Amino acid sequence: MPELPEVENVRRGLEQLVVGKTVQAIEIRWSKIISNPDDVFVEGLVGRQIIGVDRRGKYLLIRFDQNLTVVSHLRMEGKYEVDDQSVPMTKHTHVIWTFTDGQQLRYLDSRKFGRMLLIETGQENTVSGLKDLGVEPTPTTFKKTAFYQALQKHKKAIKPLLLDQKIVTGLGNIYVDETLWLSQIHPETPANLLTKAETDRLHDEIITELELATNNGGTTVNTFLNAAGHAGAFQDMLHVYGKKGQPCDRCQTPIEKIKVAQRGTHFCPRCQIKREAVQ
DNA sequence: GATGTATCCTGAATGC
DNA sequence: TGCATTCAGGATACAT
Repeated sequence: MPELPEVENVRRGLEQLVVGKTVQAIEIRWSKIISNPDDVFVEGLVGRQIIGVDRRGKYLLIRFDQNLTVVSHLRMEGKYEVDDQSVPMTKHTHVIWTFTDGQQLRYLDSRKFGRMLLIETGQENTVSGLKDLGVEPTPTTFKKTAFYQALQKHKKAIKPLLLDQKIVTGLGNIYVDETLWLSQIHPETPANLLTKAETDRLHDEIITELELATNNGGTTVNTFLNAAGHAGAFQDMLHVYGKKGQPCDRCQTPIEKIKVAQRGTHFCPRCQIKREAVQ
């Protein structure tokens, strides 16, 4: 599933492959992917030139001339491919952008969870999901004290709090499990019970882990590929995600898998001790 | 406002 | 072998 490192790698791929191209036609095969009416999306973009590809959290922002932006979220299985028109269309291709040079940008999504929305550039803060995003997990934007203060306001478990993108953006199920293991914090720990030292360590691990994953091309679990068709290499560096029953890299205790906020959650029962809320 | 849960969707894994 | 069921999960809408 694409998280920040994967989306950043998709962004870099698209930047190389589609910037400068002009849209000649768009075919929408599954309307639910597009949040606008189909005709608004198609008529708004035909004739437009792609001038850049940005990213905010897990959202791709494909910039067009005449002040237009397509906000694209890949959700679980979304991926982009750039192919020549002669390449046969594969299953699960839902949106096809044909450029004036004959190439196509194809959006594939086996679960049809991904979404795209055409907006005016600069209106990003009106888009639900985008407008409430927390800070990017970089040293310049993600600060220890603010992180600690934000966590102190919440009694709910740290894992779903990190997943909801409002405090810090970019983490998904894989990297939440990984950073909590690295920080030796149980995923069900109430956020306001974490000490300053624990949140400082978690803060550092989030920055380090996402940077490391990004530089390794992201994590390939099942089907993620970047726009150039390259698989990530980071899945070989995971410690707990998908490691149920395997020995913990730190203490050799078998990794356990539980459900936290409806999400499969991997942790070491010895390194990550559960703490209950004080009544 | 904060928190919890059902929903979307389909392929893979599992059970019988 | 083949069919039925369960599981996976990001973001959102809705319920409490």
